[in-house]
Amino acid sequence: MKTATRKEQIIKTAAKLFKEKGYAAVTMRDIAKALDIKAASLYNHITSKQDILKYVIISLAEEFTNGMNTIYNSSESNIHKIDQIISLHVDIAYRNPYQMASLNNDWMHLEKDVTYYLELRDSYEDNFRKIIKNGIETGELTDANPEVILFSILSALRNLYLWIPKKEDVNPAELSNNLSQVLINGIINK
Amino acid sequence: MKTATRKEQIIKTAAKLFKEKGYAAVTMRDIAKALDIKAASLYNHITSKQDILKYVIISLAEEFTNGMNTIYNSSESNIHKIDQIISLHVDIAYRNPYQMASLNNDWMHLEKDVTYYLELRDSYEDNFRKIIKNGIETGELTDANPEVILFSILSALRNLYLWIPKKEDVNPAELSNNLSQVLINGIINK
DNA sequence: CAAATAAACTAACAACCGTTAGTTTTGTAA
DNA sequence: TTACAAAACTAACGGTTGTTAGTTTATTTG
Repeated sequence: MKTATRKEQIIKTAAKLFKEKGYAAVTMRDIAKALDIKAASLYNHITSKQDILKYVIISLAEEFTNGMNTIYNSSESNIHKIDQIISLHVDIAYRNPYQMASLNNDWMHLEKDVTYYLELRDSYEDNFRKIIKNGIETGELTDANPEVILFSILSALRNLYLWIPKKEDVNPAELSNNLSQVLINGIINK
Repeated sequence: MKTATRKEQIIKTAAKLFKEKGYAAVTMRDIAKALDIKAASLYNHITSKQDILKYVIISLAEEFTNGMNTIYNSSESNIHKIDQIISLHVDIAYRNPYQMASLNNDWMHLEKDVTYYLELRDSYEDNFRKIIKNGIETGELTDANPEVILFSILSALRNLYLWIPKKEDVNPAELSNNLSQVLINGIINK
């Protein structure tokens, strides 16, 4: 087990604070205080506040896009691909409960990198949309509005970070199964 | 049709900016500039920046809680109650696309009123949870994890504000129907 | 031990923040 | 036209922001 570098500690601490109050409301002095050092000392490890946000968000966004590409290019059924997307989100949210907040709520404060972030997000959503539309065409999925399907599933998955920390006892595999059941099979008892 | 007071214009303009960048990143000078006046002039109409946030969030939160109370206390089936909750969210999100962002993302910046906000939110969620649990007991709903059901539906509904502005052509009733179909019946073609 | 490097510190900066005080302009009613 | 109120303005305040410069302390390496 590699010990965390000081830079990694700073980023993790910052992400925790960003989740609580958002990027703009967290000051460099807040981050420093949480690490029991002075704000100026942070600059021995990072180049700017903006730099911290970039590290928090971009690595996560790339992980989602890479995971989606692998799933999209596999030769499984579309239903199974959706199952795998759910697992991807649960897994990443479990490992990065703080960063997920910034990914969802603070991406617009990425100054130089906001374009790259939006490219990653669009690519991700396009692949998901194609899986859903293909699933409807093959008859695997009901002929509902594909945008409503995409949006409903994606909203639930993107908000997992708000919910996972409350349930320390639930394990990721079980949560993935429960989510698949609800999101794919619905909740009505037929 | 009543013409909007200056205070209402300020709140609406502020909410629009809050949606784009979040409460903390929007300055009084930003709000004033969007209205083509000077920041100091805002104070002829509102008492503080905090006051604006309170007006944006609390009225909406009360509308949700009141709507939920009406639905909860009705004598319809639990499935029908869930349908009505979906319609409630679509209706409010349609009429308040900007304020919804602050309700979701900026409530923690309510200084004096954060406790009241959390009471409203907890009350809302508790009623929703009871409807779901009751639906499972009566056999209307499948015996899935009630927290997963609650969380999945609530996440989709709370994120409607991100999605509605893109779809000017969809009408609220149709969107409610599509959402009910997806969230209640699921997406698999049985 | 000596030298070099990493990582903390103090002090300060220019810019920006929410807000106030006091004044001027604008619109309306008598 | 005069009088009044509403709503804008200018100027400035004390505090906070991200960041830099220069220095000291702690740790690692030869």
